[in-house]
Amino acid sequence: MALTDYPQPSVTVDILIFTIRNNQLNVLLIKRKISPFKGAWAIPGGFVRIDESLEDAAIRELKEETGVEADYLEQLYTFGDVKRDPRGRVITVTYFALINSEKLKLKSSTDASEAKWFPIDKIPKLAFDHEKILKYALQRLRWKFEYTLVGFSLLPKKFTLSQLQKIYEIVFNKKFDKRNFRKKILSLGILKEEGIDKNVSHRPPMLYSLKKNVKNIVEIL
Amino acid sequence: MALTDYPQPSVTVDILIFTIRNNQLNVLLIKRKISPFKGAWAIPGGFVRIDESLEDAAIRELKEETGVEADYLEQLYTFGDVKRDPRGRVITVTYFALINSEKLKLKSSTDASEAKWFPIDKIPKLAFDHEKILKYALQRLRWKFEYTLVGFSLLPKKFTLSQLQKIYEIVFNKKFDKRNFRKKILSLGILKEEGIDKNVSHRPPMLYSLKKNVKNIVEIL
DNA sequence: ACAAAAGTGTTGAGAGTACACCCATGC
DNA sequence: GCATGGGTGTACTCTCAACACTTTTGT
Repeated sequence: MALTDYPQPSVTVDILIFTIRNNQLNVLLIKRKISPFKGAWAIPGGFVRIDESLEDAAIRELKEETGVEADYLEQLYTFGDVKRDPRGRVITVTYFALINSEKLKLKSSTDASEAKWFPIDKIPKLAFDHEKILKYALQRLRWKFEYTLVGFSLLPKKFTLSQLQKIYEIVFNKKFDKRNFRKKILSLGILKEEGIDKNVSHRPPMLYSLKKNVKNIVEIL
Repeated sequence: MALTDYPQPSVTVDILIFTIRNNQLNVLLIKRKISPFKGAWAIPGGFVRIDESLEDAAIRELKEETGVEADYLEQLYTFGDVKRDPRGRVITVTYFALINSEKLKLKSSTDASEAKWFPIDKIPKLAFDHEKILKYALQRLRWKFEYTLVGFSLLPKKFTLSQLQKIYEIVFNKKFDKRNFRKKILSLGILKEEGIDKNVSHRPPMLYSLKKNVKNIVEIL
């Protein structure tokens, strides 16, 4: 049986690019220039090339849209309903990426393309089944923050505990108790002290970094 | 831009079918009759038809192999490395299914096809990247048992706490303390008493069923 | 009476949660 | 001296883990 005995569906990779801007969780959307859904906002993506892996496709799309590399990248889910794209059978493998807000300053909305950051509580109506996809991505994002160390990928190498707490508060959209938060994080034994940051106009905070070899560890916050 | 401007990869759905047989966790494998990997064991699967969703394809494959419907079915991951199939570019969307051992008695190895159950500690060498896929599936399976109620889908409607505990012990390959296990399960408040099973030659156990509307609840065992 | 599985409680340790004040610096 | 975030401890509750014997039935 040859591989091409069946009509082939098209395969795209869509990527949910999250970052933190203005103390809010943001996702990158693009404005569609062609039909269907012309003028609507959509999750960026494109066809998988025949000679690149799915992850490579995601990395490429990400770079095309933002000019930077992801600080965290993970496959999310594959959506393949028959009628999700009115043009024909399109299966989309979705990824989600986290980008450190530091990098973002290098290139935020360069490129004349119609890409824009949206705070996740101000999402416009989206093309295709992209609302469903985004909802799913947010769920997974929060889950990941709760049980793993992905949150650290949104921070610079050296950071303060307050910065870390801020990230968690933004992602979960609620406040945490400062003492409990610090106790919890420090008790994990994953941080290394990196000296004191003097460049502040208040009591100077301790800087921390993630110890080597603690990525991928499962945490329970 | 037309959908077919790019060369299309092929898309298959592979399905990891798990059940419990002889007090062991088993997975269904098929013997390949064609090259490549002719004669090797592989995870069952096939091409996605142009007019069926991914999940429908998984359900169809499952029925073709076992003759029954899944008691639990979930998308696992999509594997798309460029060279994972020597014949060409093949992207596979994997699913995992749980089948209640009761049904299995109805049709276990009918069909002259070369499908066979393998205890997960006696897996032969597999075709393609299927070892990686199986390993990933087992990880996910255990995770699901730990945090959700999927384990119940391997039991009949009415079951005893000992049966439930047995399932967990098989999946995790370790013993649990009977008192703690029962305390934990009962404290979840998800079980309904269904009377006593008299057909045993020892002290008759209480039968339980899952309360309505408690599927999909996240549990922490 | 014996085999076989069902059923049952307590204790100690660790984790999570709630809660309010002083500290170090720049200006 | 005041504004700004940084930093700290205790007490209560709840969950988890360890641990052994009695009960009910069929044969």
